[in-house]
Amino acid sequence: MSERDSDRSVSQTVRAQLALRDQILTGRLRPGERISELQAVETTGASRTPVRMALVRLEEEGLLEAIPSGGFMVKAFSERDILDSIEVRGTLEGLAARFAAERGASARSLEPLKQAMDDIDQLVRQDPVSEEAFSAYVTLNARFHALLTELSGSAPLARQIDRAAALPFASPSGFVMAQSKLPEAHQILLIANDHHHIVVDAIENREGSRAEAVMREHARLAARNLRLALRSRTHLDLLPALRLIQSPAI
Amino acid sequence: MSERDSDRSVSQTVRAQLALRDQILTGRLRPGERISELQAVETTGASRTPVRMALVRLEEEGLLEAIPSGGFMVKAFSERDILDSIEVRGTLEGLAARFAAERGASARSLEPLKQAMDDIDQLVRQDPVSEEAFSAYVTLNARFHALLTELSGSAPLARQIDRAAALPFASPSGFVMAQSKLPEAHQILLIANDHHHIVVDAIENREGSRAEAVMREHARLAARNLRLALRSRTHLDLLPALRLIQSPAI
DNA sequence: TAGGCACTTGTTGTATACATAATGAATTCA
DNA sequence: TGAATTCATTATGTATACAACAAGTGCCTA
Repeated sequence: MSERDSDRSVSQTVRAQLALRDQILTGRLRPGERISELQAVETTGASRTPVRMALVRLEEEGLLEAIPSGGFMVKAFSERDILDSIEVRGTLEGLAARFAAERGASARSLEPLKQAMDDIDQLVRQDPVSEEAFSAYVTLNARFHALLTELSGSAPLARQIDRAAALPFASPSGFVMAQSKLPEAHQILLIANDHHHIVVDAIENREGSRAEAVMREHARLAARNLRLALRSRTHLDLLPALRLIQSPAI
Repeated sequence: MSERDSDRSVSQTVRAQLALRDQILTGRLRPGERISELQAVETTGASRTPVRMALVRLEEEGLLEAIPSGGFMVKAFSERDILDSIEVRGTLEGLAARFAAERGASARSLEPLKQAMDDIDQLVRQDPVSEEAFSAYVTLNARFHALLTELSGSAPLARQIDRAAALPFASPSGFVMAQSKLPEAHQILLIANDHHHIVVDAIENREGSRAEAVMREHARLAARNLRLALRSRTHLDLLPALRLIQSPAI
């Protein structure tokens, strides 16, 4: 019925949700802008019912805000909001690291984590790092964090972390690339990699408090990276990136 | 159209959400049970569209789980899940206390918090405490925690706390009452009240780390209370209470 | 000319109809 | 008698029609 009816296996609701999230994160829908259901119907190809379901999901996800008189608008985040989100994520990931350490992650279950860590090792050793290396880092870093969350062995915690997910390197569109031009960003990656090593070491040695403290400090690197970005680009350009940073589960 | 069309100011979606949440929390819908949309239509009085919206919201809230083949079922929680949820909440509230301390909550903004604390003081001083006092404690304690969250001055954090809200004393139906028979429960309340005092003192003195540490320990009282309940009642009886503890934003 | 009122238009909230997929039962065959 | 297959029933996913409401516009009046 619509221009793109590829992948019939995915429900209309999910497709609408993905499409709308994409529009928000790329900045096509701007913060504070009201979302018209009919317009969303046109751009997503789904009908009003699945579009409304997607809107509800995106609201619960935190990307949209309900308007009292009805409908939804794109949520706007301040710089403080983003920094707080990073702190929250760090706190929760710290707890995940503690759980992994205290509940005795087995040597075998630690293997994938160490593998991701080693892969990151290879990347950051380049000097200067290539754009491709940065891009690969984004993927590997996400995997490292996802594995750590899994190692916590706690479904409720994992759920909260997904909700809080403020992935500083998750942007697919230029945010990280812009950073790659700054040598400071490379330094941050080196430090981040070092943190990874310490956390894994702490987990192996069952040092829960140490693992937690390092993970919390680790997240603050994202805040540093953000401030770096804010200094080097205009605020307006960054808005989509800010939402990317806040966006969960991308 | 239906038997109860009271309060027309509330939307059908919200009413369906409240009705379904009530059915889940009171145990009328049991964990693992599939929720039939048509049945929900009958019991809530709303039509399928608002019912479906409510189901989606409840899933995002964490009370329901999507079934791969379609539809939703009531989520089942293990004792470990509940304990982890309590730990997560404590961790986030610890961060809230830290924020309140470090960001300099004014003396004036602390007033409502201290008022709630003083009110709790009055209650726990009774010996033995009455059932009514316990009930009042539930309300006041919820207010104290809500005010503390507000004092953090962080919307993203407040959002996460609402999601994680595992209110050990939030049960309206018997959970706390059963505990009131145990003198141990009164002791826990006395300790909890002491924690409140320490947290407020730490915030006033700008001791962020101290405020955070005490709040985290404070949440563990809920875990103690839960274990107490698990020892004194059968597991089956407790299932609704367990879900109550997990349930957010009641 | 300015303000208010009424109307029109477009929006969202709700209900229902239709299509498709899953589940269960009954019947048939081995 | 047991198992498998087919058919019927019922569930959910989707689309659309209807109703109520809000907002914006234009006209009329003071």
